[in-house]
Amino acid sequence: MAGNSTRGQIVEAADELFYSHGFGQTSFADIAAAVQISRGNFYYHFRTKDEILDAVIDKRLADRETLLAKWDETSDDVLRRIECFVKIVVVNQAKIMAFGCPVGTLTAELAKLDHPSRERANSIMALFRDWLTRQFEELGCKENAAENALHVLGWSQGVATLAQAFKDEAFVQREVAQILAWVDEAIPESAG
Amino acid sequence: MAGNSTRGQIVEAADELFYSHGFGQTSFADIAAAVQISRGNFYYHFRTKDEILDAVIDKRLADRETLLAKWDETSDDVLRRIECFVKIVVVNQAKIMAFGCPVGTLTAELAKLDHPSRERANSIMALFRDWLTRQFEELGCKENAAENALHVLGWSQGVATLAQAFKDEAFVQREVAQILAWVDEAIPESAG
DNA sequence: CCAGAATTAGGACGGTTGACCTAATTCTGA
DNA sequence: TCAGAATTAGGTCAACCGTCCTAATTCTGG
Repeated sequence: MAGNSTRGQIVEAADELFYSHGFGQTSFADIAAAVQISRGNFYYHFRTKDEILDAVIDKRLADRETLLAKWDETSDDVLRRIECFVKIVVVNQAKIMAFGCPVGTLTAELAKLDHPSRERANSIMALFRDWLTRQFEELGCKENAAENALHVLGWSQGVATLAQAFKDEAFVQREVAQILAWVDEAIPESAG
Repeated sequence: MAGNSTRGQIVEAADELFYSHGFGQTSFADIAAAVQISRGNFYYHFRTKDEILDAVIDKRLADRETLLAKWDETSDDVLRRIECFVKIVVVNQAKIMAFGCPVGTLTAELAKLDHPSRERANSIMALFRDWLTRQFEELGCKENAAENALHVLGWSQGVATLAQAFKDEAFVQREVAQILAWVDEAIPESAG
């Protein structure tokens, strides 16, 4: 499962190709060529394209879980943790401007394909939603923690979509600042 | 160019198929089958897949221009016009929950394909942006009309993305109400 | 050292794709 | 009416797709 194993390399290459070119437009040959292995070797590790997709989704889920867990560990300030999330769109600005959000675009593509793994892909989005919900709960939001989480998540998705369409760095900076300001205002009075 | 001509029927079917299944996953045969014509007839009207895409983009551009022009004509209340735009996501809720926003998802897909018509697809998004900018200017926003336009457009895109992922009607209703409330607050004091 | 498992290489398959062609049919205007 | 243009039908093509197979090679434990 490590990144230097053949299987790991395949999943890593597939992950990037699915992101940069889309799942449907990435062929077995594309991935095999990226890893520089034969198609037969490829077939030994993954018998169908759907199996690769599932492995990629697993990797993306694990990667995001690791990232969120790291934030949970390294910072006991809730606002700072939420800030880390919101700023993903700035940290990964170049890639997002080129290919959009990896989670949002995969979700959209699999929906159009009516793909069996559609729900599994959505669970990455749900991972963010649930993590954000926990942050807002910790922030003191009682009933509307889930609503706030969806708000921030949706807002971020919108920023990513327009970032890709218009490549407007100032827009991204502005919106991120606005989201953070909104989060500040979302702190209940009882907290603070 | 009319909808009942063969060419018009092809473009209409392609428009819907590109939306519901994606451009890359829609084949010549799919479109021909939807219109119930032979592949040869199809080839007479469109020699390449890219030609169909361009025609679909033209149709979408024209459709949106017509829609925006209708709003401009039928209502001289700027707030009401912006409301019409924001509520697209409610009016088309069912389709958006199934396939996302037609404009946003096409933009995202063509970016991944690095398709020549990518910029033309983006111009549909730009059409919305520019129209919204004009509305905010008319609302009295001097310098930040363009920023407000991008804000509302991006917000709507985010709502569409999450609507597709989570199929949460209440979320859509909530966000639309929030956007409208935000627009109200965006009115400069000199106006009102 | 060697047997057997794990891994890799690369050919082959049926099906589909976008693209192209020719022939038949229908429409249109002089 | 009829010649020519416009349109439709359907076959064909090479290339590529995902999938599957067998044979060669490398790794591993006893």
